[in-house]
Amino acid sequence: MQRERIVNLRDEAQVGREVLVQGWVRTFRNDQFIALNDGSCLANLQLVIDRDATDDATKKRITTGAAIAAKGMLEASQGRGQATELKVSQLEILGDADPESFPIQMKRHTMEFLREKAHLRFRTSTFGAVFRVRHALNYAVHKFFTEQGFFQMHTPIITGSDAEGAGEMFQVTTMDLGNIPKAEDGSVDFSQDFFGKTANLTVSGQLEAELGAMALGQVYTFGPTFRAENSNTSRHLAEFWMIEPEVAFADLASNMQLAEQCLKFILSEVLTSCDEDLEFLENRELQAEKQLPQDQRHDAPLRARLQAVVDTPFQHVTYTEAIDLLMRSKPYKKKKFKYPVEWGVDLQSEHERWLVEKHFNGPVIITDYPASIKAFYMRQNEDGKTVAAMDVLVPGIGELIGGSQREERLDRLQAKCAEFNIPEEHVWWYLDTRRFGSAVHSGFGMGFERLVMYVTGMTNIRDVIPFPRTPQNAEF
RNA sequence: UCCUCCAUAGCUCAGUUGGUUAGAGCAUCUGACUGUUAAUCAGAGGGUCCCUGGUUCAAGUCCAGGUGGGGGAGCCA
Repeated sequence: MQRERIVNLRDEAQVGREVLVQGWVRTFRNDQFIALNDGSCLANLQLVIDRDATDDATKKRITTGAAIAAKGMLEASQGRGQATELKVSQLEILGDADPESFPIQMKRHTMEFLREKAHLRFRTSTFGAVFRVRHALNYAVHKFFTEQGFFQMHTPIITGSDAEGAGEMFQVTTMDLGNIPKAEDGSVDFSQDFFGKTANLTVSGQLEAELGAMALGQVYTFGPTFRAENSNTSRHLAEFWMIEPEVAFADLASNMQLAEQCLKFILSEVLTSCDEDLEFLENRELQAEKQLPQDQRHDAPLRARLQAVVDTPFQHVTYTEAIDLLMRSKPYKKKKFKYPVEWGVDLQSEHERWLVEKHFNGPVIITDYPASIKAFYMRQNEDGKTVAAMDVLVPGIGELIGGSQREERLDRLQAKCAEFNIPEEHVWWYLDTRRFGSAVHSGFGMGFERLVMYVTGMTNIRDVIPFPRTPQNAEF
């Protein structure tokens, strides 16, 4: 008999069928009612066993966390709280879970505690919901780009390029660290290393994606990226997943349009496919926010906020206008900002938060940043001071998307390389795209975990990836 | 890396100006009950008070250092 998934057994139309289910016990009440979860959905299936016909030894083994198989007739539930229940005729304990030592109890746990039990936290409703939503988001990303005519490109994870400029890199080596080969001048002899040169884990697939876009027209990457920054915040990971579309013949305006369409598509997909999980996460957030002062709570529930993003056009503002708005803001006049506001300095978290949460109160795209605070590959604007860059900011997260129109003019790009101290021989292959059939092109990067945070309402990035990698922590 | 807060039972937390034998709820175990929905009721067991050192007649409590964690900031996605 084939195992059936609980998600398909909750409809009253299924009543009257003989089915087999397998899953993990959430609770066992009254010596009679087993709440069984098999991960297929948030809800449990209620199993009703015959109290008198089941021996005590078996009943003792029906503990929270135990894996069981149950066969029986699906019936309309007599109790409230579920439409169907399984009248069990055959019960098998597949794997015991010692109640004295199984750490996941049917009680509230803190996220911090569950983080230390990351291998078992999937068994909780919250993490089940988060990881089902994470999958749905992953699927929606591929669906969006596929429908838009993009090709996914697998950019290298180990890279020999050291000019990506997006942050500190993890070095990859097979050298014996206790006996590192040295050259005559005492420096490390990387010619004896696996690749015959230094190699690192990628911090971005963008430069390679540009090469693909300059032939396939529109490509996207969706893979792991690695940053060795010593960042200890609730929004940073050393290993995270990033989505990076790159489009030939597209300027900054169409790049912004793509970002907005992409985000709206993804959100509307999960709003329909993950409603039950999102409802649960919405209530979880409401519960958590009860302990916060009024001004730190969201002014609308989770799903309403996401729906509003889908329904409302994104706001646009240039960096220069944003600086102007900030200088005329209340917190600026009352000297509440810790960091200075003036043209040329990067916007700080407090500034972004005021703009996105107080002034615009919704997603906002900031464009045309000063060249000095942005990467070398961004296209110089006609004013000579700014570049064609854009950041999409969302409430609660800050920067969700960062992108730009790329510098397609060889001479300008070469000048930028000199300015940023990037030797041309390190990026010769990148410069070649500007030598042979160069064209206007644009792209952006979206941090996948930040997207998952935004959609699930989770406030710590460590709780939206199964096994977070952060400084001093690579458990599991 | 910086600022700040925290560390007491399996979990979440109380523990007064330093003073006998360190408490509660939940969980667990035992029993009762039996159509429950975080079931209910009665009882029981459960502690290296994070570590090291110091002050004191006396330290869970005060001091110093360390370790681990939360929140915020920087860097960024």
